[in-house]
Amino acid sequence: MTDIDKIDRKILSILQADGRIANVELAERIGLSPTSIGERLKRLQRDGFVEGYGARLNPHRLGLGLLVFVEVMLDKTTPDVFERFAKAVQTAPEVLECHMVAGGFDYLVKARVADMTAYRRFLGESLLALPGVRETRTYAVMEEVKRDAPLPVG
Amino acid sequence: MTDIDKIDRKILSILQADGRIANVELAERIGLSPTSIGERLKRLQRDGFVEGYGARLNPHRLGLGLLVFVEVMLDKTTPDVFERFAKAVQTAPEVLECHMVAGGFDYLVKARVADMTAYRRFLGESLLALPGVRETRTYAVMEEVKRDAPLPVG
DNA sequence: TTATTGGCCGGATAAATGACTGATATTGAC
DNA sequence: GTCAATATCAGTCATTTATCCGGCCAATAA
Repeated sequence: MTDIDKIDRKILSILQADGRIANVELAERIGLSPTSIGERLKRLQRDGFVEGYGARLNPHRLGLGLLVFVEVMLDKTTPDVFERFAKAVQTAPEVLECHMVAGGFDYLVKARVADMTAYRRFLGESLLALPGVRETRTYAVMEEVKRDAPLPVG
Repeated sequence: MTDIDKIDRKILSILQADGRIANVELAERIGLSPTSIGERLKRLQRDGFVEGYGARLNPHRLGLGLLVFVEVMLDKTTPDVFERFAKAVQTAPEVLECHMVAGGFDYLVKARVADMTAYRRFLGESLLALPGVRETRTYAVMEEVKRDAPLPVG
């Protein structure tokens, strides 16, 4: 149920890189029969190791050339600021990730927008418009050194 | 070559959520024939909108329970510190993302490890071992509010 | 008008898939 | 060593899928 062997890890590793690989090819790359691989993959999906499959899109090609990270500090006066902020973040399409962190600020937001103009609009109309947001610090990404790396399963 | 219409965006949107969807189902969800969808998708891949497909894995299930962000400041004394750091980051499996940012520090690193013990090892043996690393600030994620959101293609 | 281009469609073929079967290791407990 | 449980394998078969091909239609340009 929760244990996973070397072959499973290999399956996951290959599937991370190519989620659309055919079962037969996956099988012969690993050196087992397609039946076994199919059963293993089914189990991996049932047990929650594989949550789904998705296409990797090129953000720049889609006009989302600017990646920004925003540190957000909240007013801890009202008790439900955290919930309300978390909820609002879910609906904002620009926000790709949002994490509550321990340290100097409360939330770290990762967002993608077209350019600086779009970012200023997003900041003003989405982030700062939220109640309880006391302060934000923006870091614009100049160069994406490493992006979308696979999880280390091996 | 570079233009993209509403149907294309719909294709990309669906494929982001389910990268393994069959062409026929994709076609009937959109309302076109499988042939057309196939041709469009082929074009989208050829023109670089779709870079690939991948399985979405559950990091917690794989024993990677701790997500951390690390702000890294470099010594700008040697001219090639940036290149060397960027290169080293590529080979570190714990590092999922690394971005050069404008602002108070130089690099923002996103990494996944098993726990705090593993993180301390990673910090000491990987990050701080790199020449030119002057200072780091670590932010451990307490709660992942939003994770792996799709790019806003619509 | 005529030709051309691009997008869409439907048919046909070859491949892959999923679901089953039964046989054969391999493993671990007793 | 024996036994049961598990995993793998090969094989079959119906179904689904991807892809190629030719033809259709509308918009555009000559």
